[in-house]
Amino acid sequence: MSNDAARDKFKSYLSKKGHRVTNQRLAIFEAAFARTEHFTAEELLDYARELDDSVSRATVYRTLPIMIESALVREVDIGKSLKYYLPNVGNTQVAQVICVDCDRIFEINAPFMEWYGTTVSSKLNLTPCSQRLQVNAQCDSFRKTGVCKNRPVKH
Amino acid sequence: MSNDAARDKFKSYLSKKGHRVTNQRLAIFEAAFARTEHFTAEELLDYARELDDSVSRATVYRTLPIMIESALVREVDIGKSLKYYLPNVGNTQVAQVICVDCDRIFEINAPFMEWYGTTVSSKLNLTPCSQRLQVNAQCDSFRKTGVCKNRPVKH
DNA sequence: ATATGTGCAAATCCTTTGCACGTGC
DNA sequence: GCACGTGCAAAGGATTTGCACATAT
Repeated sequence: MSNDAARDKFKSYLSKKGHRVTNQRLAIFEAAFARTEHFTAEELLDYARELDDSVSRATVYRTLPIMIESALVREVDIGKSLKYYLPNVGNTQVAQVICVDCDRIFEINAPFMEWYGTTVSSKLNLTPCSQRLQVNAQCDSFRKTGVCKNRPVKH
Repeated sequence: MSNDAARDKFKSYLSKKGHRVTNQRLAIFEAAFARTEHFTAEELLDYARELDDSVSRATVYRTLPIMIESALVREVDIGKSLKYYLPNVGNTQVAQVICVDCDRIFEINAPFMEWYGTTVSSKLNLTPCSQRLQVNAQCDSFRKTGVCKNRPVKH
């Protein structure tokens, strides 16, 4: 989905839900969709403020759920205190692989997941709505040297 | 593993790590191992206080990581603000199925998970250390009536 | 015109921490 | 005895919310 198409979808979704199309919401949307890596709410605030310095933290937190509901953004919880977000390019069959040293998140295709969720849920007479596979892993450099080359300077 | 064996393991682990065997730690251990369902830190505090009313919240939060390190307790993060815990009966090949309405957590066997983790990590040249499969699902009663029979009264 | 949205700062939630006192080894 | 553990209350970080003002429809 192109960014233009995504923006249209966002605007339609807002209207459909009786929400207004505000400059702040658009700036937050643009900021999110300019990203190719995972970002936090705080980072999104910074990015959005570069486009519109009137954007506040509160509005970022209020807009994120809307973008998630509309499936334009995906929330990725890796069990840390804060959550990560990513523009959703349509692929829900994904697993996250997280480097235990640098916290870098890799998204990879996991087409078997849907089948598995169904198998597992049917044992309990449940119907799956979503599923997530999270793999914590070490990269080679970390195994050999104890340091991950991707590790940020501060932590 | 019997509770007696687990208690012995806990005591040995404490000693081995140069930690002391205190009444509070033992009470927290007993409280955790009396449980068959998932519990939160706050619930564990309540349970432990029934055994030893000198137990404080701080000590619960300081003891949980020790029990997790020693693999006596498993931490289960389902993407809510708080974390859940469960006495570990030795099975690490488990997935969590969570009812989206009542937040009840079911643990089910997932013998394929290790293979998944390896498959997925090898694409990135990484070595998996741990993995987690989470399935969000609806129970039949929720699908039909919009209410899950397990749903707690307050939410 | 008015129902929604907004920024700000305070509040909330869960968890962690500093400190003076208590206690297992 | 003394290092380690403890309870308390205060601090912490991420997120949510109440309120008066602003603005999209």
